[in-house]
Amino acid sequence: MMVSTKGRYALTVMVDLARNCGDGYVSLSDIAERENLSMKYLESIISILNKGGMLNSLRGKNGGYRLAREPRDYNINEILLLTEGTLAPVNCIMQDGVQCDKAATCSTLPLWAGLDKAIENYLSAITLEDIIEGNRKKLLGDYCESCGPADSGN
Amino acid sequence: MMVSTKGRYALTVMVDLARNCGDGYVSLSDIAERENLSMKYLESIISILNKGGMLNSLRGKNGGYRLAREPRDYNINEILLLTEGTLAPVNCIMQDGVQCDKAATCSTLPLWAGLDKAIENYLSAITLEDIIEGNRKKLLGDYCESCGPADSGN
DNA sequence: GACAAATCCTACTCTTTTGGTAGGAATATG
DNA sequence: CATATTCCTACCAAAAGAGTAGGATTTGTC
Repeated sequence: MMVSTKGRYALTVMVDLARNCGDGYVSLSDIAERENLSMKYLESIISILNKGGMLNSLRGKNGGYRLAREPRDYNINEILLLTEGTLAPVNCIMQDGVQCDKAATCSTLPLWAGLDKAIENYLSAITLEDIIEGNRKKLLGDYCESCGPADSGN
Repeated sequence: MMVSTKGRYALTVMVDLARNCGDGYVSLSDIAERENLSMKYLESIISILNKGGMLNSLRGKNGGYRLAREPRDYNINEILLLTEGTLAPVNCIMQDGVQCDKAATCSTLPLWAGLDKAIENYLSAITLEDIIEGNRKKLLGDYCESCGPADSGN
């Protein structure tokens, strides 16, 4: 599994906030209840998002969190990168440019590099807005069977 | 990390066999030495490949393994799928069609499904032959900076 | 000023996965 | 029959994953 619950729940939280933006600050307990997830666990996850500048927070009564930008201005790659640390499919792809000592002669490395790029490419093209709007064409691309002209709306 | 050493080493073994095909059976100790990997560990990995019908094997002296098909007839997706069990980026994407009970209303599921497809799509299009030939255009696609006309050969 | 509701922070823990190792049985060749 | 090989089962230590626990701090309201 490339993405753990940490990244998955982080995205869930971001989507939840995107849906409820404009209503001031949203408390974590509300999110946890709506999404049916452990509030204590979400706490540690939302803290990463907050420190990473994805959110604004307010302590105390009526406090909570809200998105720092518009939903369309977040791409999924940055959200997952922040929470997961890396999305590299194998650990011989380093995010900071450091390389395995066999890299120069490794014949499988280009495959992993290509896979890494394919993943990044996909995730970078999707925004939070695409998700809340259920933009199936963009999310599922050519693979989406129900994206034809007969489909309703999106 | 989506792909563990198991899948990575499996691919390394397959590439090694592809490079040395035609020379009869190749012993595991030869592969382990060439690739500088633990023979004992490779044993457990090559056993998966063998049982999955990817290889032919011969016991006893002068025995070993060889590819069951031509390098061009293996795609990377099937090799990794066999050794890793699944390549799904999150565990809410089930390979056997079983779904999470929230699937119908989950707004993030299409993203994970799309990512899963993007990965499968990439890996299915690459063959063992592409790797041994170092087909950078196919492996790295549009992201390959050295694939331009100025590049040598491929 | 007390209280309640919220974020913030540190530490702990249980389970599963990963990445192997060890030892020997079965089999084919010379 | 000796040797080189695959095959098979079991074991193990370290790391990662998935949370829990408990409390300190801050802020709005009565």
